[in-house]
Amino acid sequence: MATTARPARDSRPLSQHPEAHEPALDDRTAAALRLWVIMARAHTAVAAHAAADVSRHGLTLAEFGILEALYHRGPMLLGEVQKRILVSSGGITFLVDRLVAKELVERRSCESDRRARYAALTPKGVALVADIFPAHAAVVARAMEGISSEEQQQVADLLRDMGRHAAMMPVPHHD
Amino acid sequence: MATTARPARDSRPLSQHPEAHEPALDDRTAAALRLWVIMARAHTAVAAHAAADVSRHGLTLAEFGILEALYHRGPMLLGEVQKRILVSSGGITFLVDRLVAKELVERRSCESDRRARYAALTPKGVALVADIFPAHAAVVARAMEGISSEEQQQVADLLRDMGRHAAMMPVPHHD
DNA sequence: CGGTTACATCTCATAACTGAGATAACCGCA
DNA sequence: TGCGGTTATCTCAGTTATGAGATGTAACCG
Repeated sequence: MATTARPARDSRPLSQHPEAHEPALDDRTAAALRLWVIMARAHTAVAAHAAADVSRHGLTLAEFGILEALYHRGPMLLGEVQKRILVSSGGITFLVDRLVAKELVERRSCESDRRARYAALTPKGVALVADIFPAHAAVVARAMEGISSEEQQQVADLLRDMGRHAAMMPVPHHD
Repeated sequence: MATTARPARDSRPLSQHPEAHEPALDDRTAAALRLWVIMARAHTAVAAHAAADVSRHGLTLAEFGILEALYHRGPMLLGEVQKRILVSSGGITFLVDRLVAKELVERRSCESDRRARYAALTPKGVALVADIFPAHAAVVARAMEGISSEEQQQVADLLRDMGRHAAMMPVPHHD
Protein backbone atom coordinates (compact mmCIF):
# COMPACT_ATOMS: atom_id res chain seq x y z
CA MET A 1 0.00 0.00 0.00
CA ALA A 2 1.00 3.62 -0.50
CA THR A 3 4.20 4.47 -2.34
CA THR A 4 6.05 1.53 -3.73
CA ALA A 5 9.73 2.37 -3.32
CA ARG A 6 11.66 2.00 -6.52
CA PRO A 7 14.93 0.01 -6.39
CA ALA A 8 16.89 3.19 -7.13
CA ARG A 9 20.52 2.31 -7.91
CA ASP A 10 20.80 -1.04 -6.24
CA SER A 11 22.44 -3.31 -8.76
CA ARG A 12 20.70 -6.50 -7.65
CA PRO A 13 17.12 -7.45 -8.48
CA LEU A 14 16.40 -7.36 -4.72
CA SER A 15 13.41 -9.13 -3.24
CA GLN A 16 14.88 -12.44 -4.27
CA HIS A 17 12.83 -14.04 -1.56
CA PRO A 18 9.12 -13.49 -1.07
CA GLU A 19 9.67 -12.78 2.63
CA ALA A 20 12.28 -10.09 2.02
CA HIS A 21 11.42 -6.44 2.54
CA GLU A 22 12.80 -3.22 1.20
CA PRO A 23 12.83 -0.19 3.46
CA ALA A 24 11.99 3.25 2.15
CA LEU A 25 14.95 5.45 3.10
CA ASP A 26 16.28 8.60 1.54
CA ASP A 27 19.58 8.23 -0.29
CA ARG A 28 21.77 9.97 2.27
CA THR A 29 20.45 7.84 5.12
CA ALA A 30 20.84 4.68 3.09
CA ALA A 31 24.45 5.61 2.27
CA ALA A 32 25.24 6.25 5.93
CA LEU A 33 23.70 2.95 6.95
CA ARG A 34 25.68 1.14 4.32
CA LEU A 35 28.89 2.66 5.67
CA TRP A 36 27.90 1.64 9.18
CA VAL A 37 27.44 -1.99 8.19
CA ILE A 38 30.62 -2.06 6.13
CA MET A 39 32.67 -0.42 8.86
CA ALA A 40 31.36 -2.84 11.48
CA ARG A 41 32.30 -5.81 9.33
CA ALA A 42 35.72 -4.43 8.45
CA HIS A 43 36.39 -3.68 12.08
CA THR A 44 35.40 -7.15 13.22
CA ALA A 45 37.45 -8.80 10.51
CA VAL A 46 40.61 -6.86 11.36
CA ALA A 47 39.98 -7.23 15.09
CA ALA A 48 39.98 -11.00 14.66
CA HIS A 49 43.54 -10.84 13.35
CA ALA A 50 44.71 -8.41 16.01
CA ALA A 51 43.06 -10.40 18.81
CA ALA A 52 44.57 -13.67 17.61
CA ASP A 53 48.00 -12.07 17.62
CA VAL A 54 47.89 -10.60 21.13
CA SER A 55 46.29 -13.76 22.51
CA ARG A 56 49.57 -15.53 21.77
CA HIS A 57 50.89 -13.56 24.72
CA GLY A 58 47.85 -14.14 26.91
CA LEU A 59 46.41 -10.68 26.30
CA THR A 60 43.03 -9.45 25.11
CA LEU A 61 42.77 -6.55 22.68
CA ALA A 62 41.53 -4.26 25.44
CA GLU A 63 44.51 -5.14 27.63
CA PHE A 64 46.90 -4.57 24.77
CA GLY A 65 45.25 -1.24 24.03
CA ILE A 66 46.02 -0.11 27.56
CA LEU A 67 49.61 -1.30 27.40
CA GLU A 68 50.13 0.40 24.07
CA ALA A 69 48.65 3.68 25.31
CA LEU A 70 50.85 3.67 28.40
CA TYR A 71 53.89 2.75 26.33
CA HIS A 72 53.43 5.63 23.93
CA ARG A 73 52.17 8.29 26.29
CA GLY A 74 53.65 7.37 29.65
CA PRO A 75 51.58 7.10 32.84
CA MET A 76 47.95 8.14 32.48
CA LEU A 77 45.07 8.70 34.87
CA LEU A 78 42.63 5.81 34.84
CA GLY A 79 39.92 8.10 33.55
CA GLU A 80 42.10 9.14 30.63
CA VAL A 81 42.77 5.53 29.74
CA GLN A 82 39.09 4.76 30.04
CA LYS A 83 38.13 7.49 27.58
CA ARG A 84 40.90 6.46 25.24
CA ILE A 85 39.97 2.82 24.90
CA LEU A 86 36.25 3.42 25.46
CA VAL A 87 35.30 0.94 28.16
CA SER A 88 32.99 1.32 31.14
CA SER A 89 34.14 2.49 34.55
CA GLY A 90 33.98 -1.04 35.89
CA GLY A 91 35.79 -2.26 32.84
CA ILE A 92 38.85 -0.11 33.36
CA THR A 93 39.16 -1.25 36.98
CA PHE A 94 38.81 -4.87 35.89
CA LEU A 95 41.36 -4.55 33.09
CA VAL A 96 43.94 -2.69 35.14
CA ASP A 97 43.49 -5.18 37.99
CA ARG A 98 44.31 -7.98 35.62
CA LEU A 99 47.34 -6.21 34.20
CA VAL A 100 48.54 -5.51 37.75
CA ALA A 101 48.13 -9.21 38.56
CA LYS A 102 50.34 -9.97 35.55
CA GLU A 103 52.86 -7.45 36.88
CA LEU A 104 52.75 -5.45 33.65
CA VAL A 105 51.15 -2.33 35.12
CA GLU A 106 51.19 -0.58 38.48
CA ARG A 107 48.87 1.97 40.07
CA ARG A 108 50.35 5.21 41.35
CA SER A 109 48.65 7.78 43.50
CA CYS A 110 48.13 11.28 42.16
CA GLU A 111 49.59 14.02 44.33
CA SER A 112 47.26 16.79 43.26
CA ASP A 113 44.04 14.76 43.50
CA ARG A 114 43.74 11.97 46.00
CA ARG A 115 40.68 10.50 44.25
CA ALA A 116 42.61 9.86 41.08
CA ARG A 117 45.22 7.23 40.30
CA TYR A 118 47.71 6.74 37.53
CA ALA A 119 48.30 3.57 35.61
CA ALA A 120 51.95 3.10 34.58
CA LEU A 121 53.89 0.30 32.93
CA THR A 122 56.27 -1.70 35.09
CA PRO A 123 59.70 -2.50 33.61
CA LYS A 124 58.27 -5.92 32.75
CA GLY A 125 55.38 -4.18 30.95
CA VAL A 126 57.72 -1.95 28.98
CA ALA A 127 59.78 -4.96 27.97
CA LEU A 128 56.70 -6.89 26.86
CA VAL A 129 55.33 -4.09 24.68
CA ALA A 130 58.74 -3.39 23.17
CA ASP A 131 59.01 -7.10 22.41
CA ILE A 132 55.64 -7.76 20.80
CA PHE A 133 54.68 -4.39 19.33
CA PRO A 134 56.53 -4.53 16.00
CA ALA A 135 55.20 -7.98 15.10
CA HIS A 136 51.73 -6.96 16.18
CA ALA A 137 51.86 -3.87 14.00
CA ALA A 138 52.91 -6.04 11.09
CA VAL A 139 49.97 -8.42 11.61
CA VAL A 140 47.52 -5.53 11.63
CA ALA A 141 49.15 -3.96 8.60
CA ARG A 142 48.85 -7.23 6.67
CA ALA A 143 45.20 -7.58 7.62
CA MET A 144 44.55 -4.11 6.22
CA GLU A 145 46.55 -4.34 3.02
CA GLY A 146 43.40 -4.88 0.95
CA ILE A 147 43.70 -1.19 0.10
CA SER A 148 46.82 0.84 -0.64
CA SER A 149 48.71 2.87 1.92
CA GLU A 150 47.48 6.09 0.32
CA GLU A 151 43.91 4.88 0.52
CA GLN A 152 44.44 3.91 4.14
CA GLN A 153 45.66 7.42 4.84
CA GLN A 154 42.61 8.87 3.15
CA VAL A 155 40.19 6.63 5.04
CA ALA A 156 41.94 7.38 8.32
CA ASP A 157 41.61 11.13 7.83
CA LEU A 158 37.90 10.86 7.09
CA LEU A 159 37.13 8.36 9.83
CA ARG A 160 38.94 10.52 12.35
CA ASP A 161 36.58 13.37 11.62
CA MET A 162 33.58 11.08 11.64
CA GLY A 163 34.58 9.42 14.90
CA ARG A 164 35.29 12.72 16.60
CA HIS A 165 31.85 13.97 15.65
CA ALA A 166 30.12 10.80 16.85
CA ALA A 167 32.05 10.82 20.11
CA MET A 168 31.17 14.44 20.70
CA MET A 169 27.44 14.00 20.17
CA PRO A 170 25.45 13.14 23.27
CA VAL A 171 24.22 9.55 23.31
CA PRO A 172 20.52 9.56 24.17
CA HIS A 173 19.35 6.98 26.64
CA HIS A 174 15.91 5.98 27.82
CA ASP A 175 14.05 5.35 31.18
CA MET B 1 71.20 3.47 18.36
CA ALA B 2 70.41 2.94 14.73
CA THR B 3 68.00 5.23 12.92
CA THR B 4 66.32 7.77 15.11
CA ALA B 5 62.82 7.97 13.66
CA ARG B 6 61.88 11.54 12.86
CA PRO B 7 58.48 12.75 14.06
CA ALA B 8 57.37 12.96 10.42
CA ARG B 9 54.05 14.76 10.29
CA ASP B 10 52.92 14.31 13.84
CA SER B 11 51.96 17.77 14.96
CA ARG B 12 52.88 17.30 18.60
CA PRO B 13 56.38 17.28 20.03
CA LEU B 14 55.89 13.65 21.13
CA SER B 15 57.69 12.21 24.10
CA GLN B 16 56.06 14.73 26.35
CA HIS B 17 56.61 12.41 29.26
CA PRO B 18 59.94 10.85 30.23
CA GLU B 19 58.31 7.42 30.47
CA ALA B 20 56.86 7.58 26.94
CA HIS B 21 58.39 5.53 24.15
CA GLU B 22 58.43 5.87 20.41
CA PRO B 23 58.35 2.69 18.35
CA ALA B 24 60.48 2.36 15.25
CA LEU B 25 58.10 1.33 12.47
CA ASP B 26 58.27 1.85 8.76
CA ASP B 27 55.87 4.42 7.38
CA ARG B 28 53.46 2.02 5.75
CA THR B 29 53.07 -0.03 8.89
CA ALA B 30 52.63 3.07 11.00
CA ALA B 31 49.94 4.36 8.63
CA ALA B 32 48.07 1.05 8.78
CA LEU B 33 48.24 1.01 12.55
CA ARG B 34 46.95 4.56 12.71
CA LEU B 35 43.98 3.56 10.57
CA TRP B 36 43.32 0.57 12.80
CA VAL B 37 43.17 2.72 15.92
CA ILE B 38 41.05 5.38 14.26
CA MET B 39 38.64 2.84 12.82
CA ALA B 40 38.25 1.11 16.16
CA ARG B 41 37.46 4.39 17.87
CA ALA B 42 35.05 5.52 15.15
CA HIS B 43 33.31 2.17 15.25
CA THR B 44 32.91 2.23 19.02
CA ALA B 45 31.64 5.80 18.99
CA VAL B 46 29.00 5.10 16.34
CA ALA B 47 28.10 1.77 17.94
CA ALA B 48 27.31 3.58 21.18
CA HIS B 49 24.65 5.61 19.39
CA ALA B 50 23.24 2.61 17.55
CA ALA B 51 23.20 0.47 20.71
CA ALA B 52 21.48 3.17 22.74
CA ASP B 53 18.80 3.42 20.07
CA VAL B 54 17.98 -0.27 19.80
CA SER B 55 18.13 -0.72 23.57
CA ARG B 56 15.01 1.46 23.77
CA HIS B 57 13.24 -1.57 22.35
CA GLY B 58 15.03 -4.07 24.58
CA LEU B 59 17.39 -5.23 21.84
CA THR B 60 21.16 -5.51 21.63
CA LEU B 61 23.00 -4.53 18.46
CA ALA B 62 23.65 -8.17 17.65
CA GLU B 63 19.97 -9.01 17.97
CA PHE B 64 19.01 -6.06 15.80
CA GLY B 65 21.58 -7.11 13.24
CA ILE B 66 19.88 -10.47 12.93
CA LEU B 67 16.42 -8.95 12.67
CA GLU B 68 17.62 -6.53 10.03
CA ALA B 69 19.28 -9.25 8.01
CA LEU B 70 16.17 -11.42 8.08
CA TYR B 71 13.98 -8.46 7.22
CA HIS B 72 15.98 -7.56 4.17
CA ARG B 73 16.90 -11.00 2.91
CA GLY B 74 14.13 -13.22 4.15
CA PRO B 75 14.73 -16.51 6.02
CA MET B 76 18.38 -17.50 6.30
CA LEU B 77 20.21 -20.58 7.51
CA LEU B 78 21.70 -20.06 10.97
CA GLY B 79 25.18 -20.48 9.54
CA GLU B 80 24.57 -17.75 7.00
CA VAL B 81 23.38 -15.39 9.71
CA GLN B 82 26.39 -16.30 11.81
CA LYS B 83 28.83 -15.42 9.05
CA ARG B 84 26.95 -12.24 8.28
CA ILE B 85 27.00 -10.77 11.76
CA LEU B 86 30.28 -12.42 12.73
CA VAL B 87 29.49 -14.12 16.03
CA SER B 88 30.58 -17.49 17.36
CA SER B 89 28.60 -20.68 16.83
CA GLY B 90 27.40 -20.56 20.40
CA GLY B 91 26.55 -16.92 19.98
CA ILE B 92 24.14 -17.44 17.12
CA THR B 93 22.27 -20.14 19.03
CA PHE B 94 22.10 -17.90 22.07
CA LEU B 95 20.91 -14.87 20.12
CA VAL B 96 18.28 -16.73 18.10
CA ASP B 97 17.03 -18.43 21.28
CA ARG B 98 16.47 -15.05 22.83
CA LEU B 99 14.72 -13.68 19.75
CA VAL B 100 12.52 -16.77 19.68
CA ALA B 101 11.67 -16.19 23.34
CA LYS B 102 10.62 -12.66 22.40
CA GLU B 103 8.49 -14.15 19.60
CA LEU B 104 10.27 -12.07 16.97
CA VAL B 105 11.92 -14.98 15.18
CA GLU B 106 11.09 -18.63 14.56
CA ARG B 107 13.21 -21.60 13.57
CA ARG B 108 12.21 -23.61 10.53
CA SER B 109 13.57 -26.93 9.46
CA CYS B 110 15.40 -27.23 6.17
CA GLU B 111 13.98 -29.83 3.82
CA SER B 112 17.15 -30.57 1.93
CA ASP B 113 19.43 -30.82 4.99
CA ARG B 114 18.06 -32.02 8.27
CA ARG B 115 21.04 -30.70 10.22
CA ALA B 116 20.38 -27.16 9.15
CA ARG B 117 17.70 -24.76 10.31
CA TYR B 118 16.38 -21.49 9.05
CA ALA B 119 15.75 -18.42 11.11
CA ALA B 120 12.77 -16.39 9.92
CA LEU B 121 10.94 -13.36 11.26
CA THR B 122 7.50 -13.88 12.77
CA PRO B 123 4.79 -11.38 11.83
CA LYS B 124 5.56 -9.67 15.13
CA GLY B 125 9.22 -9.49 14.14
CA VAL B 126 8.41 -8.02 10.74
CA ALA B 127 6.20 -5.42 12.39
CA LEU B 128 8.88 -4.49 14.91
CA VAL B 129 11.59 -4.00 12.32
CA ALA B 130 9.27 -2.05 10.04
CA ASP B 131 8.39 0.10 13.02
CA ILE B 132 11.84 0.92 14.36
CA PHE B 133 14.08 0.68 11.31
CA PRO B 134 13.60 4.17 9.85
CA ALA B 135 14.27 5.95 13.14
CA HIS B 136 17.25 3.70 13.79
CA ALA B 137 18.71 4.48 10.38
CA ALA B 138 18.28 8.19 11.12
CA VAL B 139 20.13 7.86 14.44
CA VAL B 140 23.04 6.10 12.76
CA ALA B 141 23.08 8.62 9.92
CA ARG B 142 23.23 11.50 12.40
CA ALA B 143 26.07 9.85 14.30
CA MET B 144 28.02 9.60 11.05
CA GLU B 145 27.32 13.04 9.64
CA GLY B 146 30.77 14.29 10.68
CA ILE B 147 31.73 13.72 7.05
CA SER B 148 29.72 14.38 3.90
CA SER B 149 27.61 11.81 2.13
CA GLU B 150 30.10 11.68 -0.73
CA GLU B 151 32.93 11.07 1.71
CA GLN B 152 30.90 8.35 3.39
CA GLN B 153 30.43 6.70 0.02
CA GLN B 154 34.14 6.88 -0.66
CA VAL B 155 35.06 5.44 2.76
CA ALA B 156 32.48 2.69 2.38
CA ASP B 157 33.91 1.61 -0.98
CA LEU B 158 37.44 1.42 0.41
CA LEU B 159 36.49 -0.26 3.66
CA ARG B 160 34.50 -2.86 1.80
CA ASP B 161 37.61 -3.91 -0.09
CA MET B 162 39.72 -3.80 3.05
CA GLY B 163 37.21 -5.82 5.06
CA ARG B 164 36.81 -8.42 2.35
CA HIS B 165 40.55 -8.90 2.24
CA ALA B 166 40.86 -9.19 6.01
CA ALA B 167 37.95 -11.63 6.21
CA MET B 168 39.45 -13.76 3.48
CA MET B 169 42.89 -14.05 5.08
CA PRO B 170 43.32 -16.97 7.44
CA VAL B 171 43.53 -15.95 11.09
CA PRO B 172 46.52 -17.67 12.67
CA HIS B 173 45.94 -19.18 16.08
CA HIS B 174 48.18 -20.79 18.65
CA ASP B 175 47.82 -23.45 21.41
C1' DC C 1 33.18 27.67 57.32
C1' DG C 2 29.11 24.15 56.09
C1' DG C 3 26.51 22.50 52.46
C1' DT C 4 25.84 21.07 47.97
C1' DT C 5 27.25 19.42 43.71
C1' DA C 6 30.59 17.18 40.83
C1' DC C 7 33.96 13.81 40.11
C1' DA C 8 37.43 9.44 40.14
C1' DT C 9 37.53 5.12 41.24
C1' DC C 10 35.92 0.76 43.01
C1' DT C 11 32.40 -3.06 44.10
C1' DC C 12 29.34 -6.32 42.66
C1' DA C 13 25.45 -8.60 40.39
C1' DT C 14 24.50 -9.93 36.08
C1' DA C 15 24.47 -9.60 30.92
C1' DA C 16 26.67 -10.88 26.65
C1' DC C 17 29.47 -13.59 24.35
C1' DT C 18 33.26 -17.21 23.32
C1' DG C 19 35.06 -21.67 22.18
C1' DA C 20 35.70 -26.54 22.93
C1' DG C 21 33.33 -30.45 22.65
C1' DA C 22 28.83 -33.16 21.83
C1' DT C 23 25.32 -34.64 18.63
C1' DA C 24 23.31 -35.60 14.47
C1' DA C 25 23.24 -35.59 9.63
C1' DC C 26 25.34 -35.28 5.02
C1' DC C 27 28.67 -36.80 1.29
C1' DG C 28 31.87 -39.48 -1.38
C1' DC C 29 33.82 -43.64 -2.16
C1' DA C 30 35.26 -48.41 -2.04
C1' DT D 1 26.04 -50.73 2.13
C1' DG D 2 29.26 -49.07 5.51
C1' DC D 3 33.08 -46.22 6.72
C1' DG D 4 35.62 -41.90 7.36
C1' DG D 5 35.63 -37.20 6.89
C1' DT D 6 33.00 -32.96 6.93
C1' DT D 7 29.45 -29.84 8.28
C1' DA D 8 25.39 -27.55 11.02
C1' DT D 9 23.74 -26.73 15.19
C1' DC D 10 23.53 -27.04 20.11
C1' DT D 11 25.35 -27.36 25.08
C1' DC D 12 27.69 -25.46 28.74
C1' DA D 13 31.38 -23.72 31.54
C1' DG D 14 34.10 -19.98 31.67
C1' DT D 15 35.56 -15.16 30.26
C1' DT D 16 34.90 -10.37 29.40
C1' DA D 17 32.40 -6.57 29.93
C1' DT D 18 28.47 -3.40 31.59
C1' DG D 19 26.20 -0.13 34.65
C1' DA D 20 24.07 1.12 39.03
C1' DG D 21 25.41 2.25 43.31
C1' DA D 22 29.10 2.95 47.11
C1' DT D 23 33.06 5.52 48.76
C1' DG D 24 36.12 8.99 49.34
C1' DT D 25 37.67 13.44 47.57
C1' DA D 26 37.50 17.98 45.40
C1' DA D 27 35.53 22.41 44.09
C1' DC D 28 32.42 25.93 44.41
C1' DC D 29 29.34 29.16 46.68
C1' DG D 30 26.79 31.66 49.89
